[in-house]
Amino acid sequence: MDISTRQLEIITAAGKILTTSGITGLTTKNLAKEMQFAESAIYRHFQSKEDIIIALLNYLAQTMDERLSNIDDELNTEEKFKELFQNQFKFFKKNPHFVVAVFSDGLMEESTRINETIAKLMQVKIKHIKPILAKGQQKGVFTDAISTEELTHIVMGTFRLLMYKWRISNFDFDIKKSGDKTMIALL
Amino acid sequence: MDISTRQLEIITAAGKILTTSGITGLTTKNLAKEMQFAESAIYRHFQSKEDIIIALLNYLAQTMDERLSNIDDELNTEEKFKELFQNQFKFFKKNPHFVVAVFSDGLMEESTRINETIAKLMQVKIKHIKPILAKGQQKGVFTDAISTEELTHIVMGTFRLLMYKWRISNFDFDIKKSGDKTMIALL
DNA sequence: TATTGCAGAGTGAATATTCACTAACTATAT
DNA sequence: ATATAGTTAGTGAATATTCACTCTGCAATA
Repeated sequence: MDISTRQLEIITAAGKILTTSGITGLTTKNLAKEMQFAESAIYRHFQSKEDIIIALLNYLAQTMDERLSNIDDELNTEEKFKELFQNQFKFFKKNPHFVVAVFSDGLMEESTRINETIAKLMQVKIKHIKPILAKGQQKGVFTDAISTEELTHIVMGTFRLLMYKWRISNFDFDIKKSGDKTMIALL
Repeated sequence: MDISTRQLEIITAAGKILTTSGITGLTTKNLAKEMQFAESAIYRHFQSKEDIIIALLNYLAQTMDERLSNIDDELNTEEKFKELFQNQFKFFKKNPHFVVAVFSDGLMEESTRINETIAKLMQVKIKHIKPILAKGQQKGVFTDAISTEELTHIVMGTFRLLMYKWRISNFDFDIKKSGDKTMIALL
């Protein structure tokens, strides 16, 4: 499951291409150009293009899991909620090429392996968000007029759309600032 | 801006392919197979593949605008809100091939024309939703603790994610029922 | 009425280009 | 000397698009 420096560089380049030109832009040729070496060199580091996409998604799932697991357990619900999203925004601000993680729908292909990996990534996100919201509902921070599922749905939908807008605006606004504002609105 | 019967058939077929196999599945070959005629016949009706995608998005923007403009102006805010979304759900239930409209993120190509058309489609949606929410805030149906922009954002994000889930579940649940539930949760 | 001609909508084959991927060679660093 | 990481120069398959041609129905005309 571990990844070499060069492999990380390649999946970063792949993420960059994906966020700017979508799945149709992610060709071995473009990838090689981005890496500034020949197409064939890619295959020194990965067996296939599919493997690159899967490595990209796995890397995102792994780092996200690590990052979100590090949130201080002592914090109260509201603080945790803020911390979780600020953490995400900070990460994406620093690594805009990986915005693809949020809207990885575009990758939807016939490849079963890719779809499974996307599902796993989704699960990691839910794993971290849902318990926080559930506790928040218990403590009265959020309405319990609706189920935790509905609430998770609303929160994630809002987050995704924000990221989408950020991307189509060419990362033109400050995602951390905007994100904070949206999160406070949600609260 | 008007479209022939055959052109409508073709963009419907394109939508069908897009929702089932994504942008990579949308090839002239697949399109021809879906239409049950030769690849070359496509070019009797459109100048290029790009033109087909743009026609598809334009058609959606146009019909959506018409549909949503027809909402009875006499209704109160809450009813209008419900009516607007039920209208959308009904349309997509009837024409699932066009779900692509909602999550058109996947289309992100290098093509400036396509990106512009997507932006236009987005604007049409906002044009209809925002005034309803603004009035709702005035009348106390929604919180005015947050700006109308934020509220619009949350509502649209929630809606989009629902559509996305519907699609990846292979249109397995009743979008009208689920949509109604989500809407009431939002209210 | 029969003939002509023409436009719309199709065909299969051919085009150039792009795709993912491979084989064989080469420089360099340990 | 050998492993590593790059190169150049290919491969066959798929892609979007164009080609010359055909069929069909209809309207003008002789």
